Amino acid sequence: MPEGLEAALYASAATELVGHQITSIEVDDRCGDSNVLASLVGRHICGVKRHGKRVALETDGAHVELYFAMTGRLIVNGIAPIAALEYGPATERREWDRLVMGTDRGSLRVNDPRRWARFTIDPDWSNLGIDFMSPAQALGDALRAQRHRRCSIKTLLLDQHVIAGLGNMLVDESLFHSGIDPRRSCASLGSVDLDGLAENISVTATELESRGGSHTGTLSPDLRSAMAVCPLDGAPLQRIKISGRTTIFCSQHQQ
DNA sequence: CGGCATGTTTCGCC
DNA sequence: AGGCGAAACATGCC
Repeated sequence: MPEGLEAALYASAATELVGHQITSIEVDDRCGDSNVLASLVGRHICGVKRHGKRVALETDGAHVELYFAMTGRLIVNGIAPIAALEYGPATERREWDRLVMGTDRGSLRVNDPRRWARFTIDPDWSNLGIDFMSPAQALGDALRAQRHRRCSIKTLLLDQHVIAGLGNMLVDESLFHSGIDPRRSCASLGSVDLDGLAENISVTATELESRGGSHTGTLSPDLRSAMAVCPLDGAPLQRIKISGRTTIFCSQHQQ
């Protein structure tokens, strides 16, 4: 998905439908139970909530989670808050619509070529960690509480049970600005390091949000795909896999 | 054609 | 028991 920043944009766009009555729902059977979702017809959308990468429409009946996986996009009243996802297809086909919801005064659809989107009634978010847009101090608390973990710091940051909403690009970007090697073990980082990292996550999230999304960082998709040099110090950028995810970092200033 | 992609869940192995 | 990495999921693009 869309990382947390993109989910925030989706949630913001969806608020346009608050107060509207749902009149129809069509869903790809692999992405959601059409019989269950049909129970939403006639309900009024009374709010939108987001936690991490998860977005849900609140109604006067059930709540529906819209989960976008890697390539899901939300289109509200024909307008997409994100025109085209990085690493997603350049074009859009209606056959990729996995959910189409009509209301009395507008519509919403989720378009996902890869078909990993999921639509769930009354989702349980209780296992998610604190939201990535929480105050830096709270993020620091969450990280420091996990110092016993044996995994790398990057793996920890990607764990949605610890901090919800951080994705691969935002994690790389935050570690880049923190000067921390993504391979370092959690235990090797002290409280000061973790609080500094938390602060960098906050600043980076705010900065990338204002610039338009997770792909607008210093480690842009172009830099990620090319074997480039570090824009800060000119040292070669490293490209490795951590927990199965492509990881870009500077061989010099990230230690 | 092979490999890779802003992600989560499941499986098997310590 | 619990945590970790790899595989699975499904599809488009370079």
